[in-house]
Amino acid sequence: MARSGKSRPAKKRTAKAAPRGVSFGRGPQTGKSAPAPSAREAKQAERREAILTAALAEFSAQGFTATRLDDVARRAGIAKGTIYLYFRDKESLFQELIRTRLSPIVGTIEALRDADVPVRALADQLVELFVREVFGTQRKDVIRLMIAEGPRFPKLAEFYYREVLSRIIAALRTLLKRAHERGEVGSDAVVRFPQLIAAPGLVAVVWSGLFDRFEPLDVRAMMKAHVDLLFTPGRAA
Amino acid sequence: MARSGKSRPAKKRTAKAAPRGVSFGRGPQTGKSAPAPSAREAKQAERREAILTAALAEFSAQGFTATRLDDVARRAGIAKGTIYLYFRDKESLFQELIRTRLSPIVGTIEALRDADVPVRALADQLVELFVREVFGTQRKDVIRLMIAEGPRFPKLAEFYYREVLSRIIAALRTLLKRAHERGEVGSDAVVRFPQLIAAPGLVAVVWSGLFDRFEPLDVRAMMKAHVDLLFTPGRAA
Amino acid sequence: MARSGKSRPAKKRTAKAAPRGVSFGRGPQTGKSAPAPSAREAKQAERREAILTAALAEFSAQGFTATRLDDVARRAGIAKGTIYLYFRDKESLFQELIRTRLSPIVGTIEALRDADVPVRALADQLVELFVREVFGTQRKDVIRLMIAEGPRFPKLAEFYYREVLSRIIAALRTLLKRAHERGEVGSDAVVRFPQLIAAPGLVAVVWSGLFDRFEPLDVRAMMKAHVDLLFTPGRAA
Amino acid sequence: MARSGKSRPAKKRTAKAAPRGVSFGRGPQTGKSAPAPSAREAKQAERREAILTAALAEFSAQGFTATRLDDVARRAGIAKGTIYLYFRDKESLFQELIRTRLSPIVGTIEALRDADVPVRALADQLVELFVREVFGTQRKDVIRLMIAEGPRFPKLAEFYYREVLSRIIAALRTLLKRAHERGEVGSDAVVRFPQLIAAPGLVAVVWSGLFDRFEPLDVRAMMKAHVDLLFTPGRAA
DNA sequence: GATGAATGAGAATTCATTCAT
DNA sequence: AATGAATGAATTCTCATTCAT
Repeated sequence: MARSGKSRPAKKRTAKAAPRGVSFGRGPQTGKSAPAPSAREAKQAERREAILTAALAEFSAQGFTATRLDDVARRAGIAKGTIYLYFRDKESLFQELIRTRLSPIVGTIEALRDADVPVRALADQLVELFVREVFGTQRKDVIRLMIAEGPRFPKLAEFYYREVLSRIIAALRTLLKRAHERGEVGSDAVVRFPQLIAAPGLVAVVWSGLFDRFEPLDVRAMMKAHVDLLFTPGRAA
Repeated sequence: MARSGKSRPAKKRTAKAAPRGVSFGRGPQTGKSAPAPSAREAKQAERREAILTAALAEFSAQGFTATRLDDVARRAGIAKGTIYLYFRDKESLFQELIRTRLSPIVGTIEALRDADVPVRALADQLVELFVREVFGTQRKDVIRLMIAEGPRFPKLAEFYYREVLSRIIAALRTLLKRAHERGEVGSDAVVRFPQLIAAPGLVAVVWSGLFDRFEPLDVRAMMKAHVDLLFTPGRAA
Repeated sequence: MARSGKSRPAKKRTAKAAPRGVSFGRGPQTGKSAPAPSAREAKQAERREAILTAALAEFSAQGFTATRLDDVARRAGIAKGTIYLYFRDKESLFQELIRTRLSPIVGTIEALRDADVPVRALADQLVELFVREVFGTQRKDVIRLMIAEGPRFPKLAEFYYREVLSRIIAALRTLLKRAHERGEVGSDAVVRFPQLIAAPGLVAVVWSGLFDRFEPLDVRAMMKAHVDLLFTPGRAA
Repeated sequence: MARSGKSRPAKKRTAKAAPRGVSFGRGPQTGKSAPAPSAREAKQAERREAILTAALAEFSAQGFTATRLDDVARRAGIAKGTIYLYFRDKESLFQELIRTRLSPIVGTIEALRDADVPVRALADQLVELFVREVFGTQRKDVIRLMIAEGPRFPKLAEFYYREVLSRIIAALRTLLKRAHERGEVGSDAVVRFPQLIAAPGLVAVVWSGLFDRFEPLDVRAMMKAHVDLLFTPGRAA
């Protein structure tokens, strides 16, 4: 099959001015009486959302380049051309997808950081949070997408690092440092490498995408086991 | 052919299955001294290898679909058509790439399993093995490719699971069970989820591909720290 | 995919079977007055027709394999891709071409069969029909195409035999049998081999395609002469 | 499928000097003792013949453009490159094929012309000749090839007309004129259109290639019936 | 705003032809 | 001479993007 070169991130064709976010409010309209603007707004937001959801499904299954906007449109129940009313081009759609689907989680984690409870309890909450809000949702697919397409979208990787990862890591580090100082964790390993906290989550995401049909993985149990390891207060020698 | 070989209704191409070794010798040759078959053979193997290496670089940077065989050819220093003398099509090239690059590591790990040394020492060796033989090489890229493209190549994911992952996991489980029985590991967590051993490796691969330029990661140190965590015999209470 | 549609492992294209008529009407439309569906429909039919006509010209001049769809498109005054909106692929285009161009003639011949006039008069009409409706039109080229490409499109040859030839032959046989019984033809040769009636037509088609520039052939005269031969009531001995 | 443009008759690539006929005799050879030149000559002629035969089979089945020289070579039991030692290029091979396979028949027909026997007897001989020497042999395929590819090889059509057809027609005309003058044929139709004699032969060739599997045709019987028609001296009134 | 037909650049794949061995 | 690996032009088919309706 011939894959159109249009999907290669480098070359642009025209890049006319086009909506980034939805451009609500459009000044004086045609002669028709203004039809309840907020209704229209709502409909637009809904449609935009439908496109993003459809896009995630397709991108996640096919990858960026192999995804056809035709399929996205069909899945979203709209015409192909309509996508271009909401997104400048395929790449914009992709990037906004990643952006809108990832950011929300950060706030939650930063909130956890500031709670003053035993870290072990927090860790358990983190596991639940991950299982419920990431692993059990489309976010899992976004992460896999990020891994798959990151190298070709450095800007996106940067955005992801800056807006998501670095903040999560910073929050974790703060949290873990406190825990270590309080003696709640027996080693400074996780303070130096907070990534280790996330490692099983990564395993879960990757495994679920690739190998679950061969050998199902009890993600929650695995993550709990890992937390146990990290926070083991040590056995009596 | 698309094409597609569509325009040639009658016959299917023979598709002589991309020669692996070359079948020399075709009955009585000319009077000349035997034309050093191994020389030609070597050249072919070399060329095949060059294509695979170039392909890995491109696939790894662009993903399967976005990679142009033209670029692979250019990088390998050959003509576009030559690729087709060695591989049936783009997908075959991709699959053989994964296959040939991944399998070799398995043997090594299974060998480790049978060594009768303290598990802790083995773990350290595993870390070194990973850093040297995977993280420091193209294999790292193969793993990322596998993650990125796996969902679209179920056969490949299956092959990878069957030939690589399941065997590694089985070997680890044997190893860790022994260790647990000997009291070398304080929890059965890693026995139940040997994946946890590999988790930091996965983090390393993903991180290096996406975020290293923002925040370098000392992979060896991270993995050692993780091993420390897993094998900590417990602090004195 | 050419495509081979090889690089997209998962899904098969839907291949919406090259719209013949167009399915208009998609639920409640905008407030505008119904957008003259027949206008769009007509335009589509026209375009489809233009492609077929251009294709016949090219296929007829170059043969199936040597014809470039690019040339067909150029001749039809459309873009290359547009062909694929109307026909699945090159082969479909070719087959539909043959189909649509050949069938119409059959009805006419079957109508002749049922007329109750002297066979000799019918034969004359047949000659006129052939000269006017076949030899003087694109159908001549379709026949030549059929001869040239038939061996490589057995399905098409079968269709042609079933839908066209066998029916014409059956009609002729009925006709000729009646004539023979009435003593209008002196020999049962043409009853046993109705193909003989068509033979000069075949000569005409082939000759016109290959040798007319060297030695023009008066096709009507030749066919009339042949009819004379067949229906000669015999000379008085 | 992508069909190479090299096969389009128009554009040439390089056209270096190359053998047209087989170039026997090659002056002083290498140091080796001359190995019985006529033996080599024979081997060469044999090989050339093998290529032509293989080429006819392929061209006849696939048509000129769709035939791959690879297949011709395989069928002839030689390497692809070897073809170029005997023929300048694909087109030369095709043209020589037509030439060498058609010419021989002409002499035979011209010989018939000069025989002084009743035309009716000659006609019967002609039928036998056709059935045996054309219809029963590869020549049948050559004729179909000529019909199929003629429009794209005007030179070849001209050659065929000049060397074959026009001579056959002239011979027939002479013959038939004599017959008509002697009262052996009742009408001057075949004198004016000697093509009519050949018409059933054409039918036979085309039918056998396309429709024989649906409805076998007794070619000899058909041709005899046709001859009967042409030479019927008339029924007693 | 929405639509979806049309466009045309682009990529996979094929194969005639060359040429080193 | 013979071979068959290598080449790269040419062709089919796809799909992001535009635009008339």
